[in-house]
Amino acid sequence: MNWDDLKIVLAVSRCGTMSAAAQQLKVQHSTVSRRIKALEKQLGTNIIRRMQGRYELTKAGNKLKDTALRIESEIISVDGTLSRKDDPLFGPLRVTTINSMASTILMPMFSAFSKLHPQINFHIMVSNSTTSLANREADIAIRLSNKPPETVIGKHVLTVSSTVYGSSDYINKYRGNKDDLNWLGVSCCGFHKAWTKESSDVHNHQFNCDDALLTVAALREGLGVSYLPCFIGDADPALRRYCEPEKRFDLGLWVLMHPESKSNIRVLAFRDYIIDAIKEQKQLFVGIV
Amino acid sequence: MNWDDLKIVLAVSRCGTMSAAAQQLKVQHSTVSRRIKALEKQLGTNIIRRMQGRYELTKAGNKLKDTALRIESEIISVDGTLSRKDDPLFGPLRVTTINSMASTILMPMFSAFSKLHPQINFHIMVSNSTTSLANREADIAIRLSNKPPETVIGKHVLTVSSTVYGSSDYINKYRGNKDDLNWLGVSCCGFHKAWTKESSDVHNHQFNCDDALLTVAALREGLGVSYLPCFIGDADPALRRYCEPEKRFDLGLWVLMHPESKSNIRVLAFRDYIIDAIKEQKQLFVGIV
DNA sequence: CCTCTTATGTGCATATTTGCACATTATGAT
DNA sequence: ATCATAATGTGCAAATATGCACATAAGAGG
Repeated sequence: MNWDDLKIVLAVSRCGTMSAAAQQLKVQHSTVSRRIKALEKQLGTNIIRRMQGRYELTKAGNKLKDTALRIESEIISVDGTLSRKDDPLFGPLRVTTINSMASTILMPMFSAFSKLHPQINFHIMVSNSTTSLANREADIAIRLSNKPPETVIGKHVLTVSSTVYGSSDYINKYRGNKDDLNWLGVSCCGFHKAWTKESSDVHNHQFNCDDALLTVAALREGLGVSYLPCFIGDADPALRRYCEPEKRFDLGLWVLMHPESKSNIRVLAFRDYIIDAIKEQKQLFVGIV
Repeated sequence: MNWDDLKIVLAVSRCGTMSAAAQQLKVQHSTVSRRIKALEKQLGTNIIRRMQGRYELTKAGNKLKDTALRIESEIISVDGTLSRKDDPLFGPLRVTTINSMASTILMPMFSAFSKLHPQINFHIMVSNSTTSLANREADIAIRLSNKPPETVIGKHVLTVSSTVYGSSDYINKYRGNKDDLNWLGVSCCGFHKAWTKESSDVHNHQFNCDDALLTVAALREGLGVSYLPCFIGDADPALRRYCEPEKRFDLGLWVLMHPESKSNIRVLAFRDYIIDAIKEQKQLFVGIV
């Protein structure tokens, strides 16, 4: 048996569909489908079965999943104990953050760091969840939050303002009609989600986005309003503020790392670098207040 | 990390060379070399280092090996608990036995069974150890023994005679000079090893073989004498008996299987088949007594 | 029941891995 | 030191795995 096939079983188990599992594993859904089929044939037993549009594991599949969980735990554990090459700035470095920061303000900083250290294999992963750190899928997480997890080492770098944005036309049209505003549904950030819930009467949004860049695009289309950090909203000439920022809508920009990484020279080097770089470009983040 | 890479690490650890590891894994040595190199690059640390012509593991490599051992154990365990498809004669069947039987008398029987059941993936593994069963690397073991392990289900099929053999020339030269006989060292079978120890004054043999076919080849070269089962010794026209078989040199031919396999239709089917086939060809095994 | 969205299956092209053959290096025996 | 053998490294071809695009199937909502 190819031991790596158990990763596939585990992913399908966790995600419930092959498409979602494929996404998590960063492969095509067809690859997942074929790998599962091949494994079933090799083992001579079924692993998954379809129940109401989702896959659940058979008895054999569950046994394999349990085995895969223990193996995954072993891999995570040993991976954490390996000390890399004597050259501290050699090997992989995985950073996770939200797309709206990664693909805009942060990318020039990432690029500069990568050019400084060509022997570091730099990985940027779009995620809004700190489970990436806990699962050791990432070395550093850059997050907007007011309540960073206590299980990681966090550095509060600066404070970011947020307020409500819409397209210029939309804001002009609805400026006086607060009750008629159409709120976009968001799930990109717990705080934005909660503030949206406070501000909006409806709980079932007609238009939903799970990523800030999607939200920006939707706002530009005049589909409604939504909370955005000012450094994102102000940067887009097609968007306007619906109201001015309030202190209670501030968010902290945190650089997080797993405690076990504190002896990892490469991770520390990047952490120090990115904190300094963000501070130097502070004006890009805090917006006009 | 590709979890299957740990198989490579484990194999290199066990075998000491990439060539030997490749043999065990049934791949090319170049594949092993590349996989190790790629893994070292991916992890950013060395896994193996060369010491006097053999590979030993680095600290990181040992950690990976230990992890791989635990994973292997998990895989073996779960594999043993999976119940295969309803089609009982479908899937893999792994048989282990000594080379001298497998490549001669037993092969026609194996071949006939395989042709009867083309959908069974038949695997013959040369081994003289019942740990193959315990580790679930094999479903059936065919052994020469007078003390089969109690942890497996064994069927004594017939009794095989053994005695001392040498080349015709060697036997002629040393017939009267028992004290001058040169005994080959053997480790292929515990009984042969023990009997050799009894019969020979020396404990450090100048020429040693760990496989009966090697022993046969060495005897043909006139290198000395050794215990062999009669069905092997008598089958080679270049060899002669040094003395006649004695009952205390009889060995039982056992067909063994793991208790957990007794509900495995495929294993049972083969077990019944091979027992009958051996009985039908009894004369090939017992030799002239 | 219909429509739209999401998920899966499959043929073919592409990418990656492995096998093979050969060159190079290392080791052991003389 | 030399020679033979075994092990490793590498270029290229072959085999295999995966991606991609599209067709089909399934599920959810109206």
